[in-house]
Amino acid sequence: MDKRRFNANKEEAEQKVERVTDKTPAPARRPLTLRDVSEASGVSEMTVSRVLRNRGDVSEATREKVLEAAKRLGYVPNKIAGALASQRVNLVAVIIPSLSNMVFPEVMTGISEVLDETPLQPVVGVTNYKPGREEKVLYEMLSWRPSGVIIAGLEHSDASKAMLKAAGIPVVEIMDTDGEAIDAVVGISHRRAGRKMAKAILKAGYRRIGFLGTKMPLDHRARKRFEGFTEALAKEGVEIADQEFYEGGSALAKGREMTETMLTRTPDIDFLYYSNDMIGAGGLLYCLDKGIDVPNQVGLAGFNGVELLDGLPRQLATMDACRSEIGRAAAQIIATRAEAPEGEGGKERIELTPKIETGDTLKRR
Amino acid sequence: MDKRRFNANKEEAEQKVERVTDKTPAPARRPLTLRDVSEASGVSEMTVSRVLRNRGDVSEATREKVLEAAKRLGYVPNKIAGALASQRVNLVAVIIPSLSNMVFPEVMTGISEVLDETPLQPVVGVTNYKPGREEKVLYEMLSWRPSGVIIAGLEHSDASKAMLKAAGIPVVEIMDTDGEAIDAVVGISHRRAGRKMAKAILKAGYRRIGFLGTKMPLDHRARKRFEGFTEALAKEGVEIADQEFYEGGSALAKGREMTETMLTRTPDIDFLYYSNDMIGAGGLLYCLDKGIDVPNQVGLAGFNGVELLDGLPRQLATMDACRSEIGRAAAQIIATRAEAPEGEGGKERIELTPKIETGDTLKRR
DNA sequence: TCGGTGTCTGTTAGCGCAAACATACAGAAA
DNA sequence: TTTCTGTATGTTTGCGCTAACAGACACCGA
Repeated sequence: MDKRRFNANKEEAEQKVERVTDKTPAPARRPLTLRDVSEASGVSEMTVSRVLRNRGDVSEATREKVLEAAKRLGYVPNKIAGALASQRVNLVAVIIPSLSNMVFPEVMTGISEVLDETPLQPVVGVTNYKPGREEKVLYEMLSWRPSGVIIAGLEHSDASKAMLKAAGIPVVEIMDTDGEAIDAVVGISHRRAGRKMAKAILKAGYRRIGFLGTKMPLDHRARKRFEGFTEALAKEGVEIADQEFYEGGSALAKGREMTETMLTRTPDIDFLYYSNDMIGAGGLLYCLDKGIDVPNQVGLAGFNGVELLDGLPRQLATMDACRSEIGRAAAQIIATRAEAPEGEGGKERIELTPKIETGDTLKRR
Repeated sequence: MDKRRFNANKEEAEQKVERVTDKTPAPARRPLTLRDVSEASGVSEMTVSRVLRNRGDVSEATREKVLEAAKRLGYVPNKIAGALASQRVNLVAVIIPSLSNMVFPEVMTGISEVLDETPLQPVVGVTNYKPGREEKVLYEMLSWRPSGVIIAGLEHSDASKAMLKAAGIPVVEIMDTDGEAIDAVVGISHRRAGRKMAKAILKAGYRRIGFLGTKMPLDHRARKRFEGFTEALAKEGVEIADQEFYEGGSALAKGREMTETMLTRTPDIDFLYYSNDMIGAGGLLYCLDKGIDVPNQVGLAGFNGVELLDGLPRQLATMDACRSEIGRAAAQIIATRAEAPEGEGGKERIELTPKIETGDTLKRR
């Protein structure tokens, strides 16, 4: 009333009336609670709760009465209250760096496949490869008291690690196994993957090898692949002949550009190793455009094994990162531990082995 | 004591001792609560709560004491309890059909950009284009009592619509404006987009036009584009010369296959309209492989304007679907209404206008 | 001196639900 | 008959937090 009067001092008295009548028809309904359903069906709240959760014995007659009332009212249980009362929150926090590069959506698919069979539900948080954001996202997630955390990578800020340890819930670090885990790990060794590819390239007879990738201060997995790669080359007395890094933009286009740059700058290059398939595909398209003989004049390889590659004019050599398997295995660990008697199991470590797919861009011998 | 005694009657007395000592070293810590912080800092729970939420007046000295204690203990507030007590849940449910096709991640980016400036947080649910799953995901989401819902498309089951209406929270349907909205809408008219492309193609002089797309009983937006497309052609007395649909698999590869199929079956085709850029790109690669003169012998066009296209040998003609703008606008509506005095605003309707990007695969005149 | 006016801190109650513990009652067993 | 089952329902309590209100205290001017 008081506020209204205030406004009325101005010029819009009539208009206001309009607006008010305009609002009145709105339902303005207080959100439904168990009590509403209980009253509508003539049983206690507890019985309604039992029916809706399918727990405990309830006679068929009551069950039907309750379900009918719930449906008629359009009641949706309040999980906030339920979770607080039962001390169980069936959420799994999934923290990943990005959704836009094809790899994490596939991990998510694997996770969902497994969790769909359980009462657990994934909730995604995206960090954009920034440790600061990771910390914030993690904090937000943990404040919902999830049943478990699946988080990409082994590198986290001290604060993040502390939170994960203190949370007292299963934590699965995924994608990477090169490093020390907080709890469980599922992934591949990127260092080993880099080495493996290096060996395959050398074995195929290439010697003037260029590397093209992301600027990777924060992409630890790409860095580890690079390290493993150069290390294995060094063991055979080979050094990277040239390298080129990019940031942002369309990966396919960047792959093209970088390839052009490198082949111009170092014309005797005979192999291009790309840190992901997208830029690899760009490079491949560039080479084909220019009439470069792939794989004889120049060989190419990428990383990830993304589905996209199937549609390219040639099959790019790559290495499957086992994305959906990783998702499935991680989800499985969380699901198992969530059911376990408490403090059960622990520190699982699953290292998957990526396989080279030779495709058409790596000479066979 | 009593229970112990019970078990002791059996044979495992000594083992039990072992097990107990085995468990004892485990932290077995009860999750931290406000009370723990309150005791550690010597103030009331309420004061701790005020400090952690930056609300109300607290002296600098107490504030520091509390923050120190909270950090030292590693306390993370329990949002479940907070939300229940305050009746405010700063979550926005975002319900989309898929994450793996480049379009929704970009919408998500737009949403996040806007929500990052607010206390709101997006939570994603994926339906895989299945109405049944949409219903389930929606129910799950609503049971967390979010502050708003952003949901793709205008077609929902009756149950879903009922839930959305009954929820009493802002609902923004995104991507599509061809149909009746529950509350607010942000999107483009796909029917109009189809018509626009048809007109452009006809104007460029093409007449034997093929359509390639997804099997679309459930992809309503693709269907609407198709309808608009054929309708505009019909107006000029042109009929679709051939059509081909796919399901699943690598879109790029499918684009290739379908293009081959169609050009073989109907060799006099002079234009291929693809329902998305990915299959369009596959078609383009196929044509270039076969030495087909693009755009003179055959013209091509896709839909979406995905970044990927930048790296192709030719620029595929396409139409930008305004994905991140849609995300931003939708999030803005939710954010504004979440702050509004209640029942404020409503039924916003934002129709964006996609622009044709002619690229290199549509003759210019 | 007395309130008055802030500033800071504490107390009480309850959000909506589920765990744990009653209670009621029918039928079976003794 | 009584007692013992078990099934079906209800009651009480509290999850961890915040809104709303209620002190306590210092400081000001009259």
